[in-house]
Amino acid sequence: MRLTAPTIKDIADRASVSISTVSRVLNNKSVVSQDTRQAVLKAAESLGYEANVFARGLAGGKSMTVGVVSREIGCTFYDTVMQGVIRGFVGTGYSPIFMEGGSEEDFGGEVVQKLTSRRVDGIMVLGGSDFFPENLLRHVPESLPAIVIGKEVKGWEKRCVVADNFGGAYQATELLIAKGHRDIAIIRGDMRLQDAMRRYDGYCKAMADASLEVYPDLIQNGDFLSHSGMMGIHALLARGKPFTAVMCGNDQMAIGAKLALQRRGIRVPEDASLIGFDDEPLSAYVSPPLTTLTQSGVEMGQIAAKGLMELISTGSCDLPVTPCNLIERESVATLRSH
Amino acid sequence: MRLTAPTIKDIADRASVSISTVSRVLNNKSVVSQDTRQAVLKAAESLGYEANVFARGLAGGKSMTVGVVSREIGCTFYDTVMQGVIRGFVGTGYSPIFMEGGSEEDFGGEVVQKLTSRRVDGIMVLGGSDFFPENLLRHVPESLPAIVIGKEVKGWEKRCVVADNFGGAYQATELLIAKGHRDIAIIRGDMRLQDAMRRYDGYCKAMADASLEVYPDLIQNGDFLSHSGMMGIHALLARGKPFTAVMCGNDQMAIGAKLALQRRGIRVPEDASLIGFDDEPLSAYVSPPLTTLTQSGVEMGQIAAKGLMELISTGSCDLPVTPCNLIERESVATLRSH
DNA sequence: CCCGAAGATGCAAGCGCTTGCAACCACGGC
DNA sequence: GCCGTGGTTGCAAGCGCTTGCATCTTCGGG
Repeated sequence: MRLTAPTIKDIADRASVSISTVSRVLNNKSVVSQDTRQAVLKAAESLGYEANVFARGLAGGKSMTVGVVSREIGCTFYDTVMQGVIRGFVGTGYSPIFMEGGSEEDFGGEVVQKLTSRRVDGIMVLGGSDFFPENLLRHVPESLPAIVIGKEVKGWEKRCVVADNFGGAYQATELLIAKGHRDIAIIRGDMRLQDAMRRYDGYCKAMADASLEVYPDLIQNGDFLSHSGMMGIHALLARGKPFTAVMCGNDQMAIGAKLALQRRGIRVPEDASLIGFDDEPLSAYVSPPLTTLTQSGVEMGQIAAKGLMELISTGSCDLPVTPCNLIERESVATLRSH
Repeated sequence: MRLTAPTIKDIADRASVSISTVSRVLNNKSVVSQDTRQAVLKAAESLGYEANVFARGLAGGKSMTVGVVSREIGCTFYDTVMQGVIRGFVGTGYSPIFMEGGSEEDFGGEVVQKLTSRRVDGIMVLGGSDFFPENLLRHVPESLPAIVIGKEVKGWEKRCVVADNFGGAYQATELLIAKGHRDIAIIRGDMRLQDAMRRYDGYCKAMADASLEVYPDLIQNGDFLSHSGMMGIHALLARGKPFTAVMCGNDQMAIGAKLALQRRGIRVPEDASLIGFDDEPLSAYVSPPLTTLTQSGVEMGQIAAKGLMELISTGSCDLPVTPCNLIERESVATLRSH
């Protein structure tokens, strides 16, 4: 192994051409005769040449890196999104660099600055809290392509990848209704997050379409964590308004809710049906296995990666809404008329 | 906002010094008089200067990026490690870039090449399968600092960060024994992974120390996924050898096991105690809440980040073994003598 | 047979920063 | 008053690559 990596100079020498020519064939820029091209390629190959990203970045202005910033690192769903993002960039020449989103006070300025100092070619923002993407986005220069995952941001239409939360929740509610449920409680996720809002909207719409009333007493707020699912059940029960099913903003809350119900001697699904959202790995193995909706984080991540590259190269892109699919397991039962 | 970011040239002009001097104060290299230093710093500040990583990398050879490669992206535990890694680099000037580990055939050569072409200053390998870290490590040049998380690799002592899997499993087994259990089954994780082996060893040692026999019929192999926990119970039951407790290689399998037990009408913990490993977010909310061991991925990630930076700058480092702590919840019961 | 056009290729100027070396300055000792 | 010394600072040569422009061929039409 040589001490220093081969450079285009080495290739140029080996192929007896100038470095400009080498650069041209390596970048497919301008026209180069077939013969020269082959010679250069062969020389590069035989030397095991790998372009120096820095030199390229310095000279050409493109860094072939994109910044991915998330505030929810450690959240199961966004972790799978990250996984998708990483996959989406494999083999493309682009490398993602990850950063944790700025604090609430900082408004993301620092993060963006860090990223721009690294001359990223694009930015991807994960997470849909009520202020995060917007605040951060405010700092990204007009010229820097950016995409957000997890929220539809006003003014960034076509540059957001989101799941069909509304449709998913609608389906879930519909299922419950079809099984005979009428008094369907809901433990909502953190309503500052768009996902939570959309899911709630889907629930309301499905109820309305079935001419069912949405009782305020059956609406409970949570924060997407298991604990709030547990507390949600206690709160719901305390109000005295009976229900036969509860929809939860996500699986974590559903599992918390399940524990609370079972602790109170309420059987799932015999006495109360339960439905979640996200299809976490463990959800299939709790007892009873949880009926839920998939939201493919991996897929969203990959879509976003492709989209960002398209945005970088062509200046525009259009992102599909990713569907949510119902997974029926055993936490929902048909309501027997009493 | 200016069209192009300020450079050290701008600072030099503003502070009326040469660019070399600016570079020196910015890098704390060599001696610069207090006055000049202040002037430069002030100028840099007022311009909102951010060093161009490429130019720096090109000229100085340091990229201030480290490569993090993992084969288990999407695995809950390693995701938390990644989170820790990201945190560990915040504010240090280093940025991690993530890559998915090579396939089995590739042996990691491609990944390492990609990383070296990006001139990373160091490499971090996550994951402890039986061949992955070694194969990949084989490709990293002597000169490139590297650290592995999740496995003690021979020849890389002091450069591995691992949890005390042995001790954790020992504690867990000890707990079971203290509660009166004698016939303790174990569903092991994928034995090609060191974690699984160490945990099994801890179990054996604890049994031996209590003069308890380890019955082959009570040993079952799994693969760390929930499904194998479920199947493990079926296999164990099929053998006919009675047991009153089962230790699982991780929480996922424990939860799969729980489902299988409950399906067979075996109550947890009344009829069989259960213990997991990892303390996943949902483990506290399944019913009954799972007794398990924490293994702080975040902490391990941060330790690794600090360690790698130390290795880069000083050429050596020593990494502590991170402890595993027992979390007692409700899946373990005291055995009543019958 | 000459000239212009088009096709190939080389030249050289950076991109922004680091760093070895030289230059410069002030100061104290001889 | 001269020179050595140590502390400061500037010069300029790259780091490896891209790219506008100049140069040089080669050809075909007039």
